[in-house]
Amino acid sequence: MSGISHATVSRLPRYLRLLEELEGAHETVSSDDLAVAAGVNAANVRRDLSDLEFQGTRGVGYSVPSLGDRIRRELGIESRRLVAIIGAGNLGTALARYDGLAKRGFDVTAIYDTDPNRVGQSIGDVQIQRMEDMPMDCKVGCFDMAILAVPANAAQSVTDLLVKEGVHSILNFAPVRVSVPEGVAVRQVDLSTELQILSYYG
Amino acid sequence: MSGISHATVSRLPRYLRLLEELEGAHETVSSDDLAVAAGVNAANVRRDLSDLEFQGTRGVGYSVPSLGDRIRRELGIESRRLVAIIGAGNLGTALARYDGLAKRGFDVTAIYDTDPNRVGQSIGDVQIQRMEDMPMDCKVGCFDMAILAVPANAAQSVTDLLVKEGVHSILNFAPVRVSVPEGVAVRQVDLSTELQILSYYG
DNA sequence: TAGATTGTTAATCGATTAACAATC
DNA sequence: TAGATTGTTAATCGATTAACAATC
Repeated sequence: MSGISHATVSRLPRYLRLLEELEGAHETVSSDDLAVAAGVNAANVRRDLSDLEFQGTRGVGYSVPSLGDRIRRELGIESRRLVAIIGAGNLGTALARYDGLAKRGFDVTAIYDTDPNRVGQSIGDVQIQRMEDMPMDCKVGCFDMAILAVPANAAQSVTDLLVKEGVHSILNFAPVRVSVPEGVAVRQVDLSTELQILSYYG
Repeated sequence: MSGISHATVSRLPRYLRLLEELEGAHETVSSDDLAVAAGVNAANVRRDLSDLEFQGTRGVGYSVPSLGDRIRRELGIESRRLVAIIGAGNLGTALARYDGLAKRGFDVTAIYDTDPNRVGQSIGDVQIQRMEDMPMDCKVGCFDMAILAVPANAAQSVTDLLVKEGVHSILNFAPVRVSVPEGVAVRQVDLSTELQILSYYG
């Protein structure tokens, strides 16, 4: 449908990373530079950008700021995105403290936990809230993406709740596949799976 | 060379997850069940297992324990794997506390940090050690895989050190691509990249 | 013009899948 | 035997890449 393949989408952040490094310092960048940075073939880069209908200049390269804008627009991150973290355990706390998120345009605007002892405490400048407050916050536009850092057994029910409130981008750190309706995107990051795959190649 | 594709390797952990749930309860499993659990096509499952030269029984299915063994063997996780965590900041600590690792055969045997205040403290039953102790620990076989939870600017130098000491499986949580010699496997998990991709689909 | 680099074609490669004979 | 399910073929689909004309 949208005509841009998943393989291409997954490379866009890697291009963007180089572009953001270059911004201010270089006017243009070549497909070759992008290829090296992203660890792919230069023809692949040109094909990707051509899929975005983004044009470069022969003999010169691609405009760094324009390409950055184009990719950010494609990814839907022209403006800052508001993210909630669900679960303020070890992992949720670690993720909330990670400043690399803000640097790349993602603001953690809310953190929720079910533990009454944890509620009210602050991580950085965000206060941990009761899970019950989540639906209302979401409705008021406090966030529209969520990072799941809850135990496996809570993952599906929390997901259902998030989806119900209109969140349609979920990054799931719980070690279970959650199911979501059409139109909602989930990506799962699973430590053991990563290590198992690594084990094969290492 | 080894004849089993990356696409196949990346599905093996998903099959294994179902198999481990089923172990004890069911003797056999069908390609269809595996397919549903892994979110792939049943023909794809059969092709994968056939690539492993693992045979099922027509009309019956695949032996749950044998297939589990076969996949564990292929992934190199028949016996427990020993893992070091480098960096005892928020993320390193969260990962060290995560009990899902031990459950899936990965033992965190060492944690290192450069912060003298952190050294000597314990996470679970593992004491944080000085970075300088890492090479010797590695040589003695204390671990042979590593999880990098250090700042971006330290990632490459720590990687070089790990590689030098013989580690050839590295899971990198630092938001930079590290380069390694042939034969060393690295996988990178990057939060912003995940969110950017999610943003596209969500 | 000469050198650089894009944009695109066509070839190649690899992975997925429908379909069905084999066989438990 | 009848029903279930594998193993494999052949078709399809999709992604990568070498190569080069176009053009700055």
